[in-house]
Amino acid sequence: MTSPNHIARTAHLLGDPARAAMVTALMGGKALTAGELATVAGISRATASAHIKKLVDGHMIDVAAQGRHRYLRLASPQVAELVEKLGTLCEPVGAPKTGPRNSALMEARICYDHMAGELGVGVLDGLVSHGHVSVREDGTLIANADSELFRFLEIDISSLMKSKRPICRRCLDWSVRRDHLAGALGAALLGAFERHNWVRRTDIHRQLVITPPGRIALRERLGYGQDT
Amino acid sequence: MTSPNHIARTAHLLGDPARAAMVTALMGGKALTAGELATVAGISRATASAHIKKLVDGHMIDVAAQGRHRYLRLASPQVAELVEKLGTLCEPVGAPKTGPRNSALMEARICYDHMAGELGVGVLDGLVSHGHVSVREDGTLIANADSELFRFLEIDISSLMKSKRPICRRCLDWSVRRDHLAGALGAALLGAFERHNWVRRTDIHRQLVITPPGRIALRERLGYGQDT
DNA sequence: GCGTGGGTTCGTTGCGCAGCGAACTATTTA
DNA sequence: TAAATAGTTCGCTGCGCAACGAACCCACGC
Repeated sequence: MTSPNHIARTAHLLGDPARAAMVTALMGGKALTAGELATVAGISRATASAHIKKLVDGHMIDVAAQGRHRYLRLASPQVAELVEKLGTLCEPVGAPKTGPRNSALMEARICYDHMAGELGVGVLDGLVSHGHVSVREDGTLIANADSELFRFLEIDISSLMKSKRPICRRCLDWSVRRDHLAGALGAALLGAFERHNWVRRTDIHRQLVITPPGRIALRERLGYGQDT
Repeated sequence: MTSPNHIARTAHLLGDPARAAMVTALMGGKALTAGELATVAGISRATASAHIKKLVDGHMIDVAAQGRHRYLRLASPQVAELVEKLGTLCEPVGAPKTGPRNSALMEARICYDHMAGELGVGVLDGLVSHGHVSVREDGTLIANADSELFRFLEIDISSLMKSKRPICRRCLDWSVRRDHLAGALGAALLGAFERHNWVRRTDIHRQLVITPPGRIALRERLGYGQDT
């Protein structure tokens, strides 16, 4: 009577294609309007309204009414983690090529508040190989507070430590099937990359584009995009 | 077309009360027969068979045919993690008392291959306060390889390091809403506790009982059960 | 050989719920 | 004030699918 029912209820919320599409769209981190969610899910506004109500009641997303718009966003990073984890548990059969066919999403996308896709794992690789982040024997990650790169990006590790959120978290990427960097540092990096115009969000979807100056900076500072 | 549909499909599998009950039962780590799963879910064997087929096709559980029995178990630790994460995202409303009403499950239960519930968080607390595990500033956990307790329990940290699995992982407990210890060390501890007859699994469900000698040992060595 | 008990397959029933259009409210623009 | 746009509520339709009983298949015991 206790947990199985709750698990089923939560999973049921994400078990509908329309609702899953909405939540996936919100993984981009931006707040979207009800109408945009309807478009993304490919359903009428009436149907979308019903789905949104369920998601809100289930505490998967939050509402912020503003004028005649209602802005929806994911309720918490935990929801984003759950969705990401759901994405990694798919299609081990009948799909020899791991990952989605959409190559733009594969190269760089947003995972709620940090970078994912090839860019995400490439950045983590670069951080490690350039000594900005070190790896313990058991796989946990440690940020180097003295790193020149973090100083350049105006990321202060010691102030990040004040938050309850872990600095470095591994997050298994559903497209590349390797880890990228999540946690407080992951979020800070995305913000810094945007501030320096290295990457830019696209309109609605989770897609992220690397700007030309960003491509240069990433190659010089992290060795991203060297091979191939 | 790519990920939202897969997410929905995976979530849909766990979105049915009967299937959720089955998977929850399998979180105990033991392999169960199809009939047992039917009983646990409270449905007929015919219906259970259909559900099992779907779970197997969806790679959530694995089959091992043995004689006239079919033993089912969770397909991977990733599935267990997913289920546990689903359990933490529930009922923040209308339920002032966090956690399930089933107090036996609250005290000690199995989370796939490690301990959870009050015992789980208590053990982690004890390990930390007695210096067997230390906590970094960013919250990550580090096992002390020289710990006398691990030697007594015949747990060799350095051999655990050879596996790809992280030694120490935090796992948010859905009943107590605090972290307990997962990862390779969490699994090793459960095994050791069973070998020393400190805890014992019950028949089918995830429930775990602490034996009288176990209660004494846990108090002496980890200070578990002191307060109250 | 025959019974027994575990599991699956088949056909059927019935409820849940996603989907839509139309009508209605509320906010912004003209 | 009227027109337009965002969103919700209300009936209604129809499909999907969970559930069951009955029949059947297989493995074991005698």
